[in-house]
Amino acid sequence: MQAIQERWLPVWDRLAPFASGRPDDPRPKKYVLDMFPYPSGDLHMGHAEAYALGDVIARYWVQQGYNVMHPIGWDAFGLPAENAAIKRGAAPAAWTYENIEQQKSSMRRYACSFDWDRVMNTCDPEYYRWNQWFFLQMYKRGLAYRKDSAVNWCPTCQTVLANEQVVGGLCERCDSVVTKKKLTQWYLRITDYADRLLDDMQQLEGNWPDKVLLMQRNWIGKSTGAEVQFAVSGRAEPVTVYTTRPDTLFGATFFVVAADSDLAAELAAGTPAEADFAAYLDTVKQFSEMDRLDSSRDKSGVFLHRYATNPVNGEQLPIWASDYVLADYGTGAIMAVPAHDQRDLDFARAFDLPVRMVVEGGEDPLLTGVATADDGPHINSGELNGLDKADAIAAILEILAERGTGKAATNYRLRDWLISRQRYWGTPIPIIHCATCGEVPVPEDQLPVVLPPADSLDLTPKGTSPLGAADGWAVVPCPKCGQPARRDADTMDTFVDSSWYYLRYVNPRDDAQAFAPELANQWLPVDQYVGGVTHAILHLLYSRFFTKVLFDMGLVDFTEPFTRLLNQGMVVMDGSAMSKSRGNLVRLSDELLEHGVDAVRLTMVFAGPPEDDVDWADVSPSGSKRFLARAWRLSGDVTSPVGADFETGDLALRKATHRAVHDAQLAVETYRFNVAVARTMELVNVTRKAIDSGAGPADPAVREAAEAVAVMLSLVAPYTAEDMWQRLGHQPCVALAGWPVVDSALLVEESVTCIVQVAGKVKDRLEVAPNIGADQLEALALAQQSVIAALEGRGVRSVIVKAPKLVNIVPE
RNA sequence: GUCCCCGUAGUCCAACUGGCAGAGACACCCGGCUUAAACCCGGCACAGUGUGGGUUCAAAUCCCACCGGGGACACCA
Repeated sequence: MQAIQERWLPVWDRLAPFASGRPDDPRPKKYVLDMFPYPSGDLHMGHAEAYALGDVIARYWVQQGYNVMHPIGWDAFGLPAENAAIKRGAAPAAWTYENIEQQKSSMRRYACSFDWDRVMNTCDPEYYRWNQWFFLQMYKRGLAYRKDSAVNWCPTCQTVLANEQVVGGLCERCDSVVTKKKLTQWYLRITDYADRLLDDMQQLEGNWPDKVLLMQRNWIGKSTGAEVQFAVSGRAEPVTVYTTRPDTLFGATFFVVAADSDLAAELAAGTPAEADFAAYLDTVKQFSEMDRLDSSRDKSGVFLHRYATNPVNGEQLPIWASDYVLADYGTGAIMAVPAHDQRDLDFARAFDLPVRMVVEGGEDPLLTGVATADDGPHINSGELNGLDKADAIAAILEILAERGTGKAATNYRLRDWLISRQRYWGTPIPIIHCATCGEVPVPEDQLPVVLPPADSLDLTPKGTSPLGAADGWAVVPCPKCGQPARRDADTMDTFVDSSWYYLRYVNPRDDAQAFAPELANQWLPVDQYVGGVTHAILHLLYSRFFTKVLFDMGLVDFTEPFTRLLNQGMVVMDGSAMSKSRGNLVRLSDELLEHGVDAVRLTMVFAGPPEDDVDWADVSPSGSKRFLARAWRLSGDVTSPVGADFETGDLALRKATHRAVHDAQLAVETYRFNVAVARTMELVNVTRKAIDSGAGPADPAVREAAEAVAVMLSLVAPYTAEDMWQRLGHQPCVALAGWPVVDSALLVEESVTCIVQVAGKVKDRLEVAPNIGADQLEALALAQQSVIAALEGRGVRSVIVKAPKLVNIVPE
C-alpha cells in the first residue's frame, strides 16, 4: 500500500488533474468547497472524514466532465497560535506556518483533489489587507461603526466576544462563564440585513439542511408587534415599549423597565426607591450571563414609586425595575400583561400585582399560575371587545395611530456583529485615532496595516490589545492633520477572515483587488459547500451577510454564497467525542499507517450517511482494506486488450455493470455515498464470479466491469483506482477517465419477478416480461394453481395490479 | 416545557412516489488453503422493522398515542 502511494503521488503532481485555472477550459464549471481548516497541529480524524466526503463530490463532477474548482486554504489567524506563543515562546506566525506545511503535506498524501495553485492563508498580509479594505468600504457605508456598550467578555481569552460566540452563557472556544463589560468597540451593522438574511433563505430551502435554516431563523428572531407610548409621571418624554401583543393593552396592570437600563436609573433617581434600586442593581450585576439565562429563577424587582399612564384607558400602572426585562431588546421597557404572558404572571404573583384577563377562554391565570396565550374574543377591552386576536391587533393599531401614541413595529433578536478583539494574532483595524480629527480611516493606498513582529511584544492577555504597547507601530501621524495619533490597537474577529475567503480563491494572488468580480461571478456561488454543523450560525450567517454587502457594492451578482450545503457528522469513538482526556483518541496518522489512505477514506465514506456521526468503534478499516485488495485483483485478471468491444461481452455482466454505474451515480448525487460504495462492492463481487466461474477473464464484459470499478473507486480510493487503471493498460489519470456512460437499454430486465398475493399474502412468484399488460398479468395470476388453492373457492372481490411487479387478489 | 429528526439481524447500515424486509459491510459460525494458527478464499445463518392503536387490497414507509435516542429553541415582551 505504501508503495502504491509513493508511486502515484509524483505522477499526480506532474499531471495536476485537478488544476482548474485554465482560462480556455471548455468544460462547464462547478465550485466544490470544503470549509478551510484552522492550522492547529496535524490533520485529525475529523478532517479525514470531511475531506473524504468533499472529495467524493469534487471527483465525481470531474468524472462527469466539469471544470471543478476545489480549493483549499488556511483559516490561519486566531488564539491558539498566540497561546502557543505564550506557552512555548514560538512566534505565532512561525507556529502557524509550520502547522500549515504539515497539514498541507498530509492532505497531499491523503490525496485530496485540491487545486494547489489556489492555496492561500488568511494570516498573510496579502490576504488580510482586503479584510481592512472591506472594513473601510463598510465604514464608508455606515456599516462599520464604534459604540460604547455592555459587551460579552471572556475572562480566560481576555477578549470580547460576539453574541454568536456566547453559547448558553459560555465562551464557545473555552467554555468560561462570560461576563459583561462596558467598552467602546467596533461593530458591523448586520442588523440592517436581518430581513434579507431571513427572506433569502427561501433560495436555500431544500438545498441546505433544514436544521441549519431553522437555527438561522431562530437566531435572527424576527418578531412583529407594536410600539406603544406611555406617559410617565414626572417625565416630559413618554416611554415607548415594544410588544407583540398590542391587542392585550387593556390587560396591562403594571410596567417594567430593565434594571440595568439608563431609563431605570433615571426613573429611580430622586424617588424613595433610589436606595433600594441601587442595591438591587448591584445584585443584578453580580449575575453572569449563565445565571440570567436560568428561567427557573424567581422573579425579582423593585417598585420605583412612579407610574405610567395606559394610553387607551388612562390607568396608572406602577413602574417596576427588574432583570427579567432586557435592556438591549426592544426599548428596554415593557407593559406587563400578566394574564397572557407567563413571565409577567410570575412577576405579578411574586409581588401581588393585579391580573386582568382580556382574552376569553381558559381558567383564571392568577389561580392556575399559567398565563393563557390562546386566541379568543377579547373582553374588558373597550372597543376591542368581541374581536379575535388578529382583528384586535388591527383595531388597536388604528386607535394608537389616530392618537399618535403607537405604531406597528418589528424587532429582531439579532444584534450587530462586534468585531473588535483585544488580541494580537488577527487583522489590525485600519483606523487611526486622532485627538483633533477623531476616527480617521487609514487611506486605502496605505494598506495593508501590517502586524508588528511579535517578538518585541508581550502577548500575555491583559485585557487590552498587545498592539497598543507597540509604540513604534501604534504612533503614526494622523492622515488628515499630520499630528501624532494612535492606531486602533484591536484586531478583527477571525470570522471576518472566513466571511469572504471563498471569493479570494478565484484569484488568490491578485494584489490589485480582493477578488476579480468577473471571475467571481463566473465561479460563484459555490455549488457545493461541505463542513461541520458547528458553523450553522456563526460563519454561515456572517458569510451570507458579507455576500449581500458585496452585492450592494456591485461587486458580485448573486446574493447567497453557498447554493448547496452538506453538514458532515463527527468522528467519535465508543459513542463519544474523541479527546485525549477521555482516553479515546484515535490518531489519524496511526490509522493511515496501519490501513493506508484508501482504506481510511473508504471507511469514512462507507460508514453510513454523511450527516451521521462515524463511530470508529463500529467500522472496519481492515474490512475496507480487504475489499480494496479484492477490487484491485480484478485488474490483474482481465486478459482482454484495451479497447476490446464491450458490446460483444457477456450480457448478464454488462447489465450488472450498467446497473451498478447507474445506481452509484444516483446515490452520489443524493449524498448517499455509502450506497454508492455498496453498489461498487456488488459489482466487484459479480465480476469476481464472472471471472472464476462465468464468462471468464477474456470476456470484454469483464474488462468493462473492471474499468467501471476503477472509475467508481476513483472517487473514494484514488491510489487503488489509479493502480487498477494502469494494470488495465491505461495511462494516468483515472480521475480524468470519465464516468462510464450508462446504456439505458442494458437497464431493462428481460424478465421481472411478479409477486402474486392473495389478501396481501405472497402466494406465488411469476417471471414475466417487464412490459406485460395489466389485463394479461391479472389473467395469468388468476390462473395460477397456488392462487386458486388460496382462494379456497371464494369469489374475487377485486384485483389490484401494479404491472409488472405485483398482483394482489382480494377475495370476497 | 415547545418544536424537529431518528428507532430495521449481535453491530454499522440498505429498501425509488406505500408493493417480495436485505443491497453492502463488520462480527460470529461452518468449510477450503495450512503441519498448525493467522492471513486469504468460499459458504451458511441471523431481524419482520421500539410499543400499542388506526387508515389501506397492501405499512419499515401515512396518521394518532406512548417509550427510547439525538438536535433546536427556552425570561427576546
